Amino acid sequence: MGHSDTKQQILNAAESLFAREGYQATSMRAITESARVNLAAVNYHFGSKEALFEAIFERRLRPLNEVRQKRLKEIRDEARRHGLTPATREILRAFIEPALRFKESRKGEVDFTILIGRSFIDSDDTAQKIFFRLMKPLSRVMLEMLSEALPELPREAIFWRYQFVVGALARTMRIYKNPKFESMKVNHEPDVDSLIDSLISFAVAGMETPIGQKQSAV
Amino acid sequence: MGHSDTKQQILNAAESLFAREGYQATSMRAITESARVNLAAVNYHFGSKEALFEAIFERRLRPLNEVRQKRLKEIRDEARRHGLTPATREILRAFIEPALRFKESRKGEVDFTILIGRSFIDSDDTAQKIFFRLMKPLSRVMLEMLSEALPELPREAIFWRYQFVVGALARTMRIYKNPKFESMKVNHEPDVDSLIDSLISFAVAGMETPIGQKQSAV
DNA sequence: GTCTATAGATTGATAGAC
DNA sequence: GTCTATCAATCTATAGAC
Repeated sequence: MGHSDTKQQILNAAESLFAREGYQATSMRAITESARVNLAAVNYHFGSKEALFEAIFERRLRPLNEVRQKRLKEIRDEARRHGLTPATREILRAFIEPALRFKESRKGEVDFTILIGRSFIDSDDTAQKIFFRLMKPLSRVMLEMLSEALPELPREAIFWRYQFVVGALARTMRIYKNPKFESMKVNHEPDVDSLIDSLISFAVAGMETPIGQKQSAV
Repeated sequence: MGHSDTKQQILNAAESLFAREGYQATSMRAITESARVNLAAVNYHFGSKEALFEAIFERRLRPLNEVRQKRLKEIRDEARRHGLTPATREILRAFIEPALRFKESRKGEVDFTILIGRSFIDSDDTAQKIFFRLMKPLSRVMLEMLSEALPELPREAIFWRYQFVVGALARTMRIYKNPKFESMKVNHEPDVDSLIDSLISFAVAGMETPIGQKQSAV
C-alpha cells in the first residue's frame, strides 16, 4: 500500500519507452532496466504488461480529460447565463489547450504528450481499447456542443470535421518537442502558446467554413 | 524472376495484417499462414521482415507520391502560364485527393490507406525510416508551393499548418472504411467524393486563415 | 521454389528463497 | 517487496532435403 517509489519509477520509465518505441516494441526487461528495478517488479505491482499500460493512461489521460470536461461545462454554463450557445473557438480551445499545455513541462508529461499523439492512431488492440474507453465520453460532449455552435452544419460534417481536428492535434502532440522528428526541419520550435493559438485558429477556420463550395478536380 | 504468385500473395497478406495489427505485432507466421505459403517463403523472396515492409511501401506509396508530384507540377506549370501562383485549394487537392481515392477500391488499397494513416504517426524506427524517405521530397515541394501561395504567412506558420493538414489526412485515412472504428458512430460513412471535398475545404480554410487573431483563454 | 526442422534469441510471466 | 532462476511460448531466420 505504501507510496512505493518503485511503482512510480516503473510508470515513468514505461511511459517514456512506450512513447518512444510503442507498446509492442517495448519489453518488460527494457522497462525494468530503465526504471532500475527488478524484472519481477512489474508483475508484482501491476499484474501484467497490459495492466501497466492501462495504469499509465489512467494516471494522465483521465485527469486531462476531466480538465477538458470541466472547461466545457464552464463554457456551456457561461453561455447559458447569457442565453447564448458557446462559441466554436471556446469549445475547441477547451479541447486543445489542456492537451498541449500540461501544468508543468516535466519530462514525464512531454513523454505522455507524445504517447497520446501516437495512441490516437495506433491500432494495437490493447491501446485502442483503453484509449477509447477514456476518450468516448469527451468525444460525445464535443460533438454535442459543436453541433449547437454550428447548427447549420449536418451531423456528418460535424463528425468528420471533429475527426480532422483530432488528427491535427494528434500530429502536433506527436511531433512537438519530439527528438525523433528533429530530422524534419522543426528547428524552429515555437513556444507552446503560439502553437496552441496557431492550431486553434486553424481548427476554428476549418470547422466554421461553409459547406458545398466544391471546385472542379485537377 | 518469374511473376511468382507467392510474392504477391505475401505482399497482400502482409499489407492487410500490418494495417490491422501494426508492424511489430504481426509475425512472419501470421503473414505466411494468411498468404497460405510456407514460413520460409518470406525470407526467400524478400530477405527479411523489414525488407518485406519496405517492399509494401515501395509498391504503393512510391506510385502514390509520384502521382501527387505530377499533379503539383501540372498545377505549377499551368499557373505560370498565366503569370500566377497556384491556388491553395489546388495544391491541397493534389496532396489529399490521390491519397483518399486509389484508382480502384480493391481491398488491398483500402488496407494500404489504413496502413499509411497509421504510419504517419507510428514511430517504430523501421516504419519511420522507410516512410520518411518516401515522404520527404513531397513534403519539400508542398512547403515550397504553399509558401508561394500564401506569401503573407511566415515559414513557421506554413510548416505547422501543413502538419495540421497531414494529421487530419492521416486520421481520415486511418478511420475511413476501417472496421475497427465502427464502434465510433461512423455509421454514416460518406462517399469518398464528399469526404475528399470536406477535408479539402476544411484544410483550405485552416490554411488561409489570417494569423494573430488571438483570444483570451478560458 | 517449396518444404521440414531447428537454431538461437527473446518474450511475458511466475515460483520460491530471502 | 525484492530478488534469482527459470519455464513455456514465441519470435526471426536459416540450413539442407526435395
